[in-house]
Amino acid sequence: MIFCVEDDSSIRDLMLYALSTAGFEAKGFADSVEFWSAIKEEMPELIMLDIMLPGEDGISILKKLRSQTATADVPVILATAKGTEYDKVIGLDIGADDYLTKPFGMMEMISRIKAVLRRSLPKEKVSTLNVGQLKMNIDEHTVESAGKRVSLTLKEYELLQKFMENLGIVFTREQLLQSVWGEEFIGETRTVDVHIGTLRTKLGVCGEYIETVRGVGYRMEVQL
Amino acid sequence: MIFCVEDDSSIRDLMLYALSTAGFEAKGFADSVEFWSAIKEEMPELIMLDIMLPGEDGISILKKLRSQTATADVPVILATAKGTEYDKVIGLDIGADDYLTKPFGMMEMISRIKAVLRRSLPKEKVSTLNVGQLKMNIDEHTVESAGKRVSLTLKEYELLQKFMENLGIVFTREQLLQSVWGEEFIGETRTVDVHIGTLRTKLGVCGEYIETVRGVGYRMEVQL
DNA sequence: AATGATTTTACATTTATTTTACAATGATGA
DNA sequence: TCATCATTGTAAAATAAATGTAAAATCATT
Repeated sequence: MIFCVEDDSSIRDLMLYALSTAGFEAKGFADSVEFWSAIKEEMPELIMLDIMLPGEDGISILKKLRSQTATADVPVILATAKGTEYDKVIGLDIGADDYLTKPFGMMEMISRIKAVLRRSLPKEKVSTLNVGQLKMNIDEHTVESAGKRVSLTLKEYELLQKFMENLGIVFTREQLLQSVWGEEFIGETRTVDVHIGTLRTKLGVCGEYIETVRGVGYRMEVQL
Repeated sequence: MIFCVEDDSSIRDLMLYALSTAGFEAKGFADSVEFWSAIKEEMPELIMLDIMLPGEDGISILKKLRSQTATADVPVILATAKGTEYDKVIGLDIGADDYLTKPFGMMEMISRIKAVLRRSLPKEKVSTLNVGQLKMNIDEHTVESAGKRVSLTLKEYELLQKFMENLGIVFTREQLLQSVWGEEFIGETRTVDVHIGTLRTKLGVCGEYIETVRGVGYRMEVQL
């Protein structure tokens, strides 16, 4: 996801269009207010930031981004109509990853974005599982369903992890009890069914990935 | 050490002068032959590469650099008189770290070099951590929560630092004991919980950043 | 010994998990 | 097709487990 902060709506739309054509997801914002409220919801992979903005300007936004550990490493490309060298110096010294002078071509923008992403990619070594719209981050112990954070209990989480790591494989209730709960689980219970139920509910649309295999058990499958 | 490959001797001298003024060591080369023989002797920290050169051109040099493991990671900034967008696209896609269009100012060049070096250098230890309303100054060993100084004991401080340096990551009690208390901690204790408790109290509103992940451990999360 | 930090203990509180009971669904065969 | 039976879904109750925390005990430093 790429965020474009640009007050001129025609330029913004052009950027968003070019980005989507290049296969990126992108969202546009006209000012810092919109931007800050959006970044609370979702952390972008890269930010295209116009320096000249109504209200808080791009330099100020960039400084704030860099001072917070949560956003300190998000790549930022600055854009401005003013082509003075001084602006460039300021921008780059402040911690921008690149700089574009308006008017710039969309091809060049895409290339620079790709270049910046390529540079910052290596540090992305988080252990994460992706299945369709489902995303599980092991380090953070978090789960996202269709872009929205879902809060799961331990058993639900472990059950889901088992399924995501073994896509398409059917597990009997006994196997699930054994691998998630541990060897010594005794007696015949409906425990698994109940947890599958709550999981499906909590995952919303992604809940449908968990299929019931009548007479056998459960399986996770993506229907494209 | 910075290498400048540029056939125009007046520009080259200007660059070398500017670099030395900025505190960099730099060497200049007029063509690829000089350059290749020099790089056998010494690996530069960064290469300023003109695209238009007599003999082998900059694009070709860059491709070779990137194909050799020894030089694949050396940062390269391309420079060219031709300001066409196509050139930029080629250059950045080929793996240049940045791009300068002639004529460029020396200030800007220095800034870009610094920016590229900053990116390629291993992360420097920061002296201050910022997470939402929380501020930790490592040098001063002080913590501010919502603008107010908070006095923490050693364990509380170390615990907090661990969380602030690893935003979003869940740590088990065992991991925390190990990293904050040291390897040889034995037995089952509630020590961590108690310290988390006092931390939360002392941090006030920022205490809410520390989340309990039931059945697993604790995590720090920003709700900006 | 006094002080403050740290750990342990014990219990209250909160939350997760399991069980239960019954409803809903799907398969089977007359 | 329809009755029958096995299987699964799920709300709610019962139980179990994890966490919060005050206070006491221990430890370290001066």
